[in-house]
Amino acid sequence: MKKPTISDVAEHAHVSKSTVSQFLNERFDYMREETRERIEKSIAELNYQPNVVARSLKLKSTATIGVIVANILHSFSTQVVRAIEDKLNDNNFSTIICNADDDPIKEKRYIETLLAKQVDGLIIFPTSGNIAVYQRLVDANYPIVFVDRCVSGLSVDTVKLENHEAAGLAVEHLVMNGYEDIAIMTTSLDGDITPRVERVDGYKCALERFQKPVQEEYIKGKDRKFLKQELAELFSLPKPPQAIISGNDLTLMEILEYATENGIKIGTDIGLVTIDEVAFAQVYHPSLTTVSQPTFEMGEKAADLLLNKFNSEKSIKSQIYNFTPSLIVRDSSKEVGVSHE
Amino acid sequence: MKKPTISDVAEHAHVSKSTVSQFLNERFDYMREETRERIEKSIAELNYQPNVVARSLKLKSTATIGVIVANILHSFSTQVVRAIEDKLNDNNFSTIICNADDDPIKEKRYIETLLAKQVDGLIIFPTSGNIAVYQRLVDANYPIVFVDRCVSGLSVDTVKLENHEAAGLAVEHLVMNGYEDIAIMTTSLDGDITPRVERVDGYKCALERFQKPVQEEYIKGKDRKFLKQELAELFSLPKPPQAIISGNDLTLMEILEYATENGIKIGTDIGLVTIDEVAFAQVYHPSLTTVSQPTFEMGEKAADLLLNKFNSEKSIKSQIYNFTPSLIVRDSSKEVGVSHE
DNA sequence: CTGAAAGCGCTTACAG
DNA sequence: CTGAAAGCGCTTACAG
Repeated sequence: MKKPTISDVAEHAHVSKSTVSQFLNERFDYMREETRERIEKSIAELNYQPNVVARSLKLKSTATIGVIVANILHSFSTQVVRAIEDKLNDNNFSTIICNADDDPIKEKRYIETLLAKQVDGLIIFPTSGNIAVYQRLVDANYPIVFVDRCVSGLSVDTVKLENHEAAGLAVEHLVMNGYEDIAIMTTSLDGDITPRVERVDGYKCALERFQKPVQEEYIKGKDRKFLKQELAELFSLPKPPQAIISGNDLTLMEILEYATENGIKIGTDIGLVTIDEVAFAQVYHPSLTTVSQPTFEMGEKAADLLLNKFNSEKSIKSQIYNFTPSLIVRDSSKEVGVSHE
Repeated sequence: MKKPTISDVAEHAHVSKSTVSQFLNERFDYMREETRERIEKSIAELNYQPNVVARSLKLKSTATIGVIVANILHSFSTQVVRAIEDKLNDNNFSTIICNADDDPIKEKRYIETLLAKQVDGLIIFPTSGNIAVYQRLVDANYPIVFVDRCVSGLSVDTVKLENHEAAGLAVEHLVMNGYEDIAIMTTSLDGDITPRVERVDGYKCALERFQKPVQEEYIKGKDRKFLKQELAELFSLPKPPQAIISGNDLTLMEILEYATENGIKIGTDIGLVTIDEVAFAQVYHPSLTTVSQPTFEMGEKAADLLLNKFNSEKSIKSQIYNFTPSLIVRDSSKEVGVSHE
């Protein structure tokens, strides 16, 4: 029960392989109606399916692209990946998914495997540990798009949030609602991860804009496992913050857990705005004010940028595409002094 | 700047392609130390990377497998996919991800594309609309594993939750805590989707086990967009339920939204147990009692089953692997009559 | 210990 | 309008 090949079809239809190939590629210009029908019938009878691997080898194009995320379990990544897969599938590309876990060694290995498999392009949520590898791809004019994070000094199209503004929106909203002392908490600031750095930066700028002092003890950026401890420090400060900005969905979970464990009432005892929309924001008590990212548009844009590189001959100058965050006001950041419920 | 091929390496090292190939495949048995070093050096100098597509064509194996989920946005799917990707990557396989959206036409197209791309195997969260396609794969002895859902009459290894028991655990727990009238709500029961059908079935059996009547008006299975209306019906029954079992994470969101909008207090006004662990279960007020699935073990098992098919010659008889759910007791299902907070 | 040759299943420029 | 031939970049059985 061997799979039929193009030769089998050719033999069965009494034509040459070339002619079958013409048929498969819909080049009917010079094909006699009768030949065409015969081939069509043979394909159906033999239940022939072309072998894309052979085709790829000849055409040097696999219609497959690789996506390397840090971890697909983050809802931001899940959503972006879903949007990418949709867009690529619409254009008859397949998507290979890889989780690099912010580990440059793992990321490098994935890149090499994907290149060896001749994927036509790469969409990467980059770690900052493989600049040399990225540079090689850029130099070779290999199609590549970054998402979520930039890598400085590298000319690569990048799709990301306007993080500066995201933090600014949160600060502005809290200030307008009467909060004075505002803290911010993100996951570790060590790796120089763009969104974290930019969000803290945007937080500082916004405070300055409102002529409020930037207090270093209000800025917390540590690995997830240390966040509870950081929160304890925050709340035992001589002057604890009146509000806190959560840098992403992971910090949010830590903050909510800490609050629950310590009987701190969100929205009442402390104001809260979190960056990244979460599924339960609306049904939480109190409902959570969030700054959301247009994840689907971002994924779609990343896929589009890559697809364009396949079509257009010349490489256009690379750009950073900053997407606009939007503030969704709910109850966790109600005006100070206003009674709740 | 063309990519170097095995011929370039051969020429550069003054050996034949065969010898380079031996080197690449680490068959050093008969290779002179000196030859080996020369090849090694040439590869490094030319920065040669083997072309896996060519290799795949010859070896008839791509080291790539396809995963077709309904929708990766469901956290169950995200987690299973993550586990699958990890396991496959450990075994040097790549994972192509596809979202079929419960659409048999889309699913069929994905299967065909993946087969044309010569993936070595398939892991599918099956719709029930492509039995003929599955049957063809089974007949051809093509490696395939189902996840989450079974397809009756088909001999395919399947990894799923013991749904019957999951619903049973929820019922038992509620009954033990004094709840009398227990409803269950899932998404649409039309498509004959295994987990939904089995959960409702398990619910019924458990009620009978406790000698409680099964009341059809307490069983709700509709498309997500109709759930609010179904909830309204439930709560306007002459005798509304005292507790509700949520069939999955989507129904949970609808229930929580409905409760919030209508001032119904979860855990106080109505007991709640939800199947599928959700990230915020612990920090919700009240915290949510859940029945959780061992998602990562399930994904790993699915990958393992597939990998085994590649290694073992003979096809072992196919099996259904039922995974055990676990009840995580929290506050949304506290004993009736016991005061809360 | 190494090389020449055939072949995996396609596509395409060219000839007729 | 169709076919023979070369080639994509590998692997492997076989010969020496």
